[in-house]
Amino acid sequence: MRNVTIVHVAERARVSVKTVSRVVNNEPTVTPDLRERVQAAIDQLGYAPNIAARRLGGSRSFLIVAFNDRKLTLENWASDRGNNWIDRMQYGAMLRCDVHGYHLLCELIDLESDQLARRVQHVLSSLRPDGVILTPPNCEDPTVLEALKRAQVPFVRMGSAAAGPGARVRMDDQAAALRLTEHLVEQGHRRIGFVTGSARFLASHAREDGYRKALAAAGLPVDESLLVPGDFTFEGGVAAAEALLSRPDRPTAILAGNDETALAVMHVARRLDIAIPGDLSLATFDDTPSVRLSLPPLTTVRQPVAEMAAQAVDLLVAAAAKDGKLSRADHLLPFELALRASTAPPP
Amino acid sequence: MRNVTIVHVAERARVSVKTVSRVVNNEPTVTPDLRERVQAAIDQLGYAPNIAARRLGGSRSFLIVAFNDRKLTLENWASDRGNNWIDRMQYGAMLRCDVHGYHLLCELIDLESDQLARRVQHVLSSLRPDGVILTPPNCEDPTVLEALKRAQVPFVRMGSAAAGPGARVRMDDQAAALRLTEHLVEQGHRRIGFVTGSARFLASHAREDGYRKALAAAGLPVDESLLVPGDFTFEGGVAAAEALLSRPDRPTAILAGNDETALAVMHVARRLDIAIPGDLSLATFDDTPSVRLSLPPLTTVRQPVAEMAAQAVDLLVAAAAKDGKLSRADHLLPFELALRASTAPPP
DNA sequence: GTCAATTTGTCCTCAAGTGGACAAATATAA
DNA sequence: TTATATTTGTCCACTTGAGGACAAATTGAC
Repeated sequence: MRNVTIVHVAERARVSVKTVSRVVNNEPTVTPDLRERVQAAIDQLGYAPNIAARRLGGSRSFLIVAFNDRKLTLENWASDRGNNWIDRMQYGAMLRCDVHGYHLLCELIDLESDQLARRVQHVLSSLRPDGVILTPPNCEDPTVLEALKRAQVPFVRMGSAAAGPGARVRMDDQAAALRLTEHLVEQGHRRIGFVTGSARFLASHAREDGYRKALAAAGLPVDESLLVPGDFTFEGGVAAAEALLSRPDRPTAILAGNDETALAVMHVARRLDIAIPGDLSLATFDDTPSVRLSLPPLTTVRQPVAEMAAQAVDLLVAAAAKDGKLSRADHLLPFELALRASTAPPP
Repeated sequence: MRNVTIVHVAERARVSVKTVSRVVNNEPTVTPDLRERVQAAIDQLGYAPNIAARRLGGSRSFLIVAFNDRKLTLENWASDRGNNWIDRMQYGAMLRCDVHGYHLLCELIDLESDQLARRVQHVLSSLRPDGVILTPPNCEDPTVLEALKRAQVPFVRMGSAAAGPGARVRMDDQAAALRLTEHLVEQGHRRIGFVTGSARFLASHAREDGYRKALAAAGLPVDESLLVPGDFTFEGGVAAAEALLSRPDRPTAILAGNDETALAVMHVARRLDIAIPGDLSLATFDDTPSVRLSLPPLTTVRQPVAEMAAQAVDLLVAAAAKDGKLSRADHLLPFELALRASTAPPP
């Protein structure tokens, strides 16, 4: 492939390079007539502006970075959560990047590394992205936030319940937990266990708040012993479920901190010969494929992860197109309650 | 952050810009003494070469693109396989990219779009990556392969059983299926069903070959009616499992085309009150988290996806560092048999 | 037809490096 | 000491576009 540059397009459309640039960058002062001629030349030649050159000369890089928190060795892979949260995030982000002519770069960071700040700074100064998307738990990490602030890169924190720098895009975790708990209460449950999420994730606390609020609103007391800490892993869920389900006055319903935890609860329930939803109702958060396909399918709150990521990209692109400044807004996206067979009135 | 450029490093280390460049690019003709001084300056200033400038001036872009085949709309998300194959691929690739100072760009393509060739070409000419990683099923797509060839970008096809252009990194699917079938035969199974994978994936055919070979080696006839087509989806798996398990002379063991299919088989077995492994043994491919955590955990072949991706990156980086040419080699990585509770002697 | 407004072109600088030719400085060997 | 090899520096061209200043051409209004 011989390189097709802006000059070739200009020659073909018999206009100046400047005009082609104006068309490519959507500047308003081009007549539809010319614009069309230029576009035709672009299409015919299959021209795409060289992103490196655009970055170097202009003020934008057309790159957005998403940091993923993982250990930086292959061995640690197995311990990584097999969730598809990140996957969904990437998907939503890529879709919008594509629309805007942007590209998504996924970069690994290890929050526990002592090189963390250096790593973030290195990535930013090497790539000079127009924006960064942070996902839990790195959207709460002070080192990361500080590094981003110093680099003056606009960033969006996805799914973070905490106020702080940068824009936020999230669902209302508290409201979601509240709705889910309400649903269980409506079905007649009075003893509702809650395997909380990892304390590292602020969403866990918000969900717990929603749970408490719903009980309070229904005039039900909160039995603290029914709140068992989980950590978003299967193993943690198993331990928590065992604690809840082996007691004589076991709950008639359990709210799991996330899908992984819910699967663990199912696992333990099956072992203990506790039928779902016959003996125990189960509800959870996230709506990953596995809980749609489990037996029975689980009642969950669908977190609009891809949509959140899409909006994050929109915000960053808009900021880059303007002055590179991103307002500190908090964007709440609606969640969806998926009522499935795992919740039913208590026995 | 004021931009730290190569000039600043040069001043600080009191050497020429050229020397800094030599150090950064690991050219051999620099004395350890100087190299160290320059490195110190780099560290102190937190300098990272601007990737856009490097790309523009030099012959490398330090970018590797991974194409993901998905529909380009948010709505289609749900139908996307929730597998973590892509996730694992990305992880392995990112790890190695990091080591080499490279960056991984994930780009969406839609194999069914009539804009496919244009899309691929656009991405390539805009980013000018040093290499491309193709995963199934796009590593067999003639349009994609043609576009890559025309762009003269080195690429690695991961997990493809088909010979063809570009380098290949994969596991031996046929051998894996053979070992798995052997295992079942050793346990005493004679009637072994096989829910084949999607015909779009060549690995499916290789696995079928392995299955046949193992039976032949054991002197067992192949009952063609025990080979039921699946398509790697849960729904397809359910249909196939129903066909296999509802017949009076149902198999005593089933080999599932992938984990998703295996979960579907479990689902149907449970509904039909067929105990695993008591009444039915079940083995599968991929070893995703869900089959490790299922009840019982499933016997699988662990595909070294992350390792394959890591090697793909190594190959591409090496090619870029040399002359940008990638040999057409076929790299086979060892798989791992995970024998778990889902396989046992027949009743 | 003149004036004003808008569109298009010209021309130049700049981004931050690479890469090559070759000279200068330094080290090593004979 | 001289000749030779190696390291380091100098200098310049080159990459591909953005962006700004300003002139030229075109269009529209009156």
